[in-house]
Amino acid sequence: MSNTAFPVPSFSPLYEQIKAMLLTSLQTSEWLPGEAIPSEMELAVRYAVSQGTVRKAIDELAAENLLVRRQGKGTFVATHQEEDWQYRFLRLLPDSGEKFYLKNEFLAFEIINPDAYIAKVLKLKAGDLVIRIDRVQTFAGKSIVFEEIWLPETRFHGLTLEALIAWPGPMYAFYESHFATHMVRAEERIKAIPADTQLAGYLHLPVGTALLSVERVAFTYGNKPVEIRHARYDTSEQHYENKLN
Amino acid sequence: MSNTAFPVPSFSPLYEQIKAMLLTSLQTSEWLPGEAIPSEMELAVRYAVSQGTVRKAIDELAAENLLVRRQGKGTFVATHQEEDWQYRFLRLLPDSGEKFYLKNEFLAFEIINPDAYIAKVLKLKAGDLVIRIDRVQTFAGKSIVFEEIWLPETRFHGLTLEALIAWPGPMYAFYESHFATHMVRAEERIKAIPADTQLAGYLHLPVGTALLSVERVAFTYGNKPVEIRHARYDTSEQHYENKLN
DNA sequence: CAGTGGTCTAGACCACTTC
DNA sequence: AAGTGGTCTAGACCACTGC
Repeated sequence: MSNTAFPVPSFSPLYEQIKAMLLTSLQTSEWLPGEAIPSEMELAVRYAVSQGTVRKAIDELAAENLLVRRQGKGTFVATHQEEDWQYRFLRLLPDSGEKFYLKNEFLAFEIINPDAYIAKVLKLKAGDLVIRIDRVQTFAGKSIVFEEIWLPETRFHGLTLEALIAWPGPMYAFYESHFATHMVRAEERIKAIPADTQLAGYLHLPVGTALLSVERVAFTYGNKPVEIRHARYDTSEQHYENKLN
Repeated sequence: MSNTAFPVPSFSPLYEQIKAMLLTSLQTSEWLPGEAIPSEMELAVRYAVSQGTVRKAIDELAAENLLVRRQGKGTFVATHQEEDWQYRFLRLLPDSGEKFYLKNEFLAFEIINPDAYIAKVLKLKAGDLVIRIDRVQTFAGKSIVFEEIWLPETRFHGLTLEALIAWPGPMYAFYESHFATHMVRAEERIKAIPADTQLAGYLHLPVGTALLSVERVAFTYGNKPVEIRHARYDTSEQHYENKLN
């Protein structure tokens, strides 16, 4: 039974199983973002393994940014509420340097039937609706970002434009506290495109101006896609920054 | 002596020190890319620590992609010669899917005085020269990439256009085998720009076409900047892909 | 001072590769 | 069978936080 054509993980270390169980607890909101999880010793007892094994499981989840370790205090569920996390998913920075605070202006909010692409990427069932939001983000009076957002209506049922406008922080913190949805990772496709008349209007630029198009799919626990975001950036005085490791 | 305004790392774990020593061995080419480093037990003896401590040091270097562990075989110095690594620093992919093989066409090769920006970023001394290379990359007969590259002449002394043309693989593998320079990480600044007449000519596109501008600084061991690369991509049928974690 | 995560050790055993 | 990395344990001690 050794030489199979598709060598399935014939062996699963203990810490992987622990990791899977911790992940389940996160998915089921047993511990909420920002809260502390039980101590390593408690978890070791609960799962009947040594502290070192729990440790390795937590180490990996921390490396994946799902948990945050704080020496002397405990291990916490990662949250977009934290200061440091505001910019984890925002790679747009002013050419000058320091980070900026973007102001929101919502242009549209509607519940619609998704097109085939959106339905497929969000893995919707036939008949499922989506919420679509359009917004412009400004900095120092200049319009820099135009963004379209699609959310599955089932998960974000009850979301209103008023609630969005009232929310002071980043959207991913909003999703977290209102819909128990914590964003874990995202994939982006970047292109350069010319501004059409609509984009030119929103960003106060000539038609044909080169813009950065960023299409993002964001995922929660368990690789569930829960947001599509299509942004266009004016990169005349800011840029998208990326680190390759 | 406890409350200093700038609390310097008052404590340095053993494995950090081991890690630093391993890094030094990499920098001084004691072990070359692709070669195996001594086994964990040997290193434990050499540094007079337990295997577990060596293990943690190696774990971190492996996480940073400086070393590669292979169960049953040993731990190896990372190399750009490997298949998998061809695309670690190339985020441009066809919209369709599968990876492509880009063909090189060199347009310029000269040794010049760097301008102030290049000299500053590469941390050159007054009088130091740079090698500048221009190239176009094509796929299926279409010109997709125009790229300018700057290299410090001291490190890449003796580099010739002929050697570049003769080299079949990726450039970072070339740097590695010819100049003992292994690229460890890079930072990129991405913008959308209109094609000027020169770019339009190289890429066979109308003047004003929106292009992706990618400015990269690449670093070797010890965060030494050793290459600047300014690429422009035609993203009409391909895109820059990024994963946010 | 108690509780948390962080380091370090020593030893046993497992899984994979090579000869 | 020998050698490598990978897992797991148990225990000691250190560093940091908060009461």
